[in-house]
Amino acid sequence: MARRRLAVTIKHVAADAQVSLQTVSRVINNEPNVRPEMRERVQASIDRLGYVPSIAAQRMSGSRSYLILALNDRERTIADWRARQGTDWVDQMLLGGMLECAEHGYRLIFELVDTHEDHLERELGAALAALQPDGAILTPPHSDNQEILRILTRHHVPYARIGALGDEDGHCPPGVRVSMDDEGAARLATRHLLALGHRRIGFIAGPAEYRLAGWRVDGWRAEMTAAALPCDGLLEAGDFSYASGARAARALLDREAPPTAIIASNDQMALATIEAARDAGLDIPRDLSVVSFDNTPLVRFTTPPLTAVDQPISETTATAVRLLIQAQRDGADPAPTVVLPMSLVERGSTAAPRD
Amino acid sequence: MARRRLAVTIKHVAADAQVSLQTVSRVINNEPNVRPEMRERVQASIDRLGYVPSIAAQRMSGSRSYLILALNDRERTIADWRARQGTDWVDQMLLGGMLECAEHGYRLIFELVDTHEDHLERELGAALAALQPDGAILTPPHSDNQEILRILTRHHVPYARIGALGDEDGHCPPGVRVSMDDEGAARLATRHLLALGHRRIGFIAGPAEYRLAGWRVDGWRAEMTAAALPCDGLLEAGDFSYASGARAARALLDREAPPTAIIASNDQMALATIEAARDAGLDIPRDLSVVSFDNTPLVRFTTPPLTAVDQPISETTATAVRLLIQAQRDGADPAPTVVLPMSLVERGSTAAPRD
DNA sequence: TTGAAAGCGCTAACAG
DNA sequence: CTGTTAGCGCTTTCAA
Repeated sequence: MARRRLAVTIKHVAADAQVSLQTVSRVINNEPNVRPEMRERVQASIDRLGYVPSIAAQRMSGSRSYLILALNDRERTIADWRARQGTDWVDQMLLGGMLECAEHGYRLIFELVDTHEDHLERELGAALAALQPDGAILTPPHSDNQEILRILTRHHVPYARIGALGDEDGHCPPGVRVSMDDEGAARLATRHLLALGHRRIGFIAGPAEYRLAGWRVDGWRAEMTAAALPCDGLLEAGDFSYASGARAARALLDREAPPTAIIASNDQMALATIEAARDAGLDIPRDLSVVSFDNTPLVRFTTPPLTAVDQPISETTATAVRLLIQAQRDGADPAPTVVLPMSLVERGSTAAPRD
Repeated sequence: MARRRLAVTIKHVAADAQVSLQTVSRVINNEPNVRPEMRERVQASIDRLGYVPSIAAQRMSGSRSYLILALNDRERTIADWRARQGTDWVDQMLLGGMLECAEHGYRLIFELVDTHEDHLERELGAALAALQPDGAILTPPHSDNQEILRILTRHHVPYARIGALGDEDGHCPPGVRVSMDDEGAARLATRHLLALGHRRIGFIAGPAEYRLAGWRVDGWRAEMTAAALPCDGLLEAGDFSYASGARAARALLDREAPPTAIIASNDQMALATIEAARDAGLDIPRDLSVVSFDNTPLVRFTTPPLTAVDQPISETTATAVRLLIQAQRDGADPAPTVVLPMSLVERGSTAAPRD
């Protein structure tokens, strides 16, 4: 392979500016102890020659790799991709994470992690050793996976966890935590339905594996309790799949006093709820209001369009990236916690109850 | 930053296996001239120590970077993400490209390129200099952007172009070309409608900037001509946006002899066509059949669901990656051309014409 | 404030 | 077949 004869290296810049390599390095990295005139002269050479430092070389000499790893659940991500159901989680992650990275001269590398295999240590370890990223972003359910945290810790890779709050086991440093306000969002959705006049509001929870699933239940329960309404017989759990949503919805609708509104913890389960209601001869929203907890693209195309909680996924990822980079650069607090608000998008699937 | 005391390097392996660095290197890279027993001994040490070569170091010493860049149009990609209309192009690209990369020990890095700015040279050049990728994948409309090709060529980065066929200007090496059979797909869609009994089949083309737009028109025209049907007044062009699709659809429907079926070159324009037809009091598919040229998730949720051409995006990207890696590894033909077949998914938006 | 020297982990080129 | 040497481009010592 003909190696780039044209590659501009730090040497060329040094020669051009008539300074030492070290001075050029200092300018590149914005370090102090360079006279302004020197800095200018070097910068001029850099610009003229179109010099860009090689990340590999920077990493080699013990500096940063300017790489951030985004770790997602392998099975779920691939399943979502294959299913083509419009889940745009990855897109939104990239939108937020990648653009924020670019802003700081970093790159985001997507990596799928399989926790079911016993290769976890080997696979993730290999990725870390090969790439030597400056940080990692964990999405649920990996955010709470202690083994992943341990491996990252062992490799000295700082991490930001999305959707993880508190309750660490103390063996790993806490790291950056960025969460969407799941409980608040559930309250928002519940209040919206209460305001419409609903009193029996059912809730279809997500799997316990996802801690945010519990927070959402908490929010719903809190608002119901605050309104002096009982929650008994109004809670069912699914696993985020359509089938589980259908099961849960049927269970709720078969009750003696069925709910007049149902909050589902994600889109697939909300769609299943709509279908189940139709099968039961119910009209939406006349006989049953439905709120979803995702706001993926397709909810605007269903009939009726779904009222849904909107998750600020891109902002969340962007925040995670920013905090990770800041912590590394400025030695800022390496373990801040940020909670981002969610909003409710009202569409046609919610209305006042009939009775 | 506490440098990884635990980092296992080639030295440790060499010491452990009692061989030279070079021998370890040979084993890592599967090079010949190593006795089986040596190879085994070294491999044992590698496994025991959990050694993984540092990509940065490999790149530094003139070997590969194991990085492949996926170049997408910045403006369009971000717009799609923000619009959240369920375009899953990026997901499908990742699904195919990333998994294929992983298969070979490579990583895919997503990069957005802005051709509108005059920074093109600087921005893309910087990415190439910083990352020194082993290859790049170009998606439309960049696949035909001669300046991008020139920059890649200058940096000695081999590329694979998706949706680009022939007609190079000869200044750049041809590179890998992987296309979906756009013309064939247009023929497929046209034949489907002809078989249903349609004779006036309208076509809404994409912007000329995308060469595939022209191929699709060619396929439609070829089948119409083969069926001895005129194309006059049945062709309109849009720019892939909803608004442009609405305009084109209205123009077609306002004709003296309006088409009984319309093929739109993408989903947004197909949705706009449906809307325009509704506004004109037409029922779909009774009064007008509609075929889309994307098969994004949302077409299954419209009423009626859209008959659509399915693009094998993930296979295309996977193929591009595979060819790129093969060419580099085996010194295989660096400029193969592959055309992947597309299929038609029949749904509720097409039926026999009324008249 | 600047520069010189050493070395990061790996591979290419050359010996043996 | 195996080992030695040099060097990739950059940053970290440390010295001036």
